Amino acid sequence: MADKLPMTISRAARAAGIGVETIRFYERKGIIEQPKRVNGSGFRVYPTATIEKLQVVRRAQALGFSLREIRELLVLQERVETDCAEVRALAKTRLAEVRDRISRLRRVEQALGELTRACPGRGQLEGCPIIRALRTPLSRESTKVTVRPGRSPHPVRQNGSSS
Amino acid sequence: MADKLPMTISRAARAAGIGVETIRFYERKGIIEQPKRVNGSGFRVYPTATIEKLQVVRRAQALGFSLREIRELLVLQERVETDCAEVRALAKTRLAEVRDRISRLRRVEQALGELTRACPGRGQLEGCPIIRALRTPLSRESTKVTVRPGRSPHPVRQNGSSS
DNA sequence: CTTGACTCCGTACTAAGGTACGGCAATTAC
DNA sequence: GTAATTGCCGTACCTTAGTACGGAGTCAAG
Repeated sequence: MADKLPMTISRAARAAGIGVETIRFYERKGIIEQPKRVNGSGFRVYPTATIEKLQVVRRAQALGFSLREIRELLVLQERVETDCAEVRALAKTRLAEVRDRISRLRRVEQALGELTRACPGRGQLEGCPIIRALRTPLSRESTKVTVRPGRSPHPVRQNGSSS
Repeated sequence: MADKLPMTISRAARAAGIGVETIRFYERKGIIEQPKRVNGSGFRVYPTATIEKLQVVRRAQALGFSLREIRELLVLQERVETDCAEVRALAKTRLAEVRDRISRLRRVEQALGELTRACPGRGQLEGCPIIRALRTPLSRESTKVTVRPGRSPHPVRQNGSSS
């Protein structure tokens, strides 16, 4: 009978869909605990619980949690007396940060979109709105790039900046 | 009359709104050229053109460009024979990446939002949809999290979004 | 002339999340 | 029984965009 092969580090890695080195890294970071070393050889042998944790790490990463947060999450998730509220608080914080990043990216998208739309795609640089934007001081509205409403199909040189 | 003070590194830094060390860093990275060393002392003295480049760096960063891209942009921006198309191509690439990041973040926001909404905010972990999601294998739909049918007031949307 | 601000240089360090290497021991496969 | 795989460990390296440090030289003002 094939004696159930030990859950060594490479099998654990395959089971969790990550790399061997990554598991060692997580151990160093305290994300997962050091497993027992069996076989008298010092080889790590992982219990099912740790494999499950590794999978939780992956899923939590997909939700945007950092390893630091995931470490907390894993602690909460193990403790029986943990209240749902603690977990929810972490998720809400994460959600707020995700939303913040989205809105900042949207502002960038907006500016970049306007500029590329305004750019004729050929011709001299002086007429390029993108280059013009880069040469023009930012207004206090951070990334707001004034493409000037009265858009003209022709190069508008109001900015006679020469280098 | 005050003989125009030399544009030393700290004045350049102030003019561009960045740090002295950052300018040295940009020089090492080839973002800006090494200025002439005047005064017989080895002190850097910057021409106006370099100061303007530093400002371009800041504006381009606000549009999400990486330093690598900015280096290209600065080269293009200096060359007289550069066609608008080259600049536009860079901007479009950047825009595409920004949009990609936004849509991935939106998927995360969606999943996280559903989970926090479904979470009662108190009570045992076993009932917490967030914890349940973390313990449940991801479907091939990446972060789509099944909010367990049966207890929800409304039917679970099996699928709803993009990508 | 002294003080204080500024500048020089190379190198090291930060954050996050890993990845890679080298040399040697243990185990597994054939 | 030998070869190939896997395991161990510490450390170094990767990316990006800087920031910090220490000791020495230089410059401008009072």
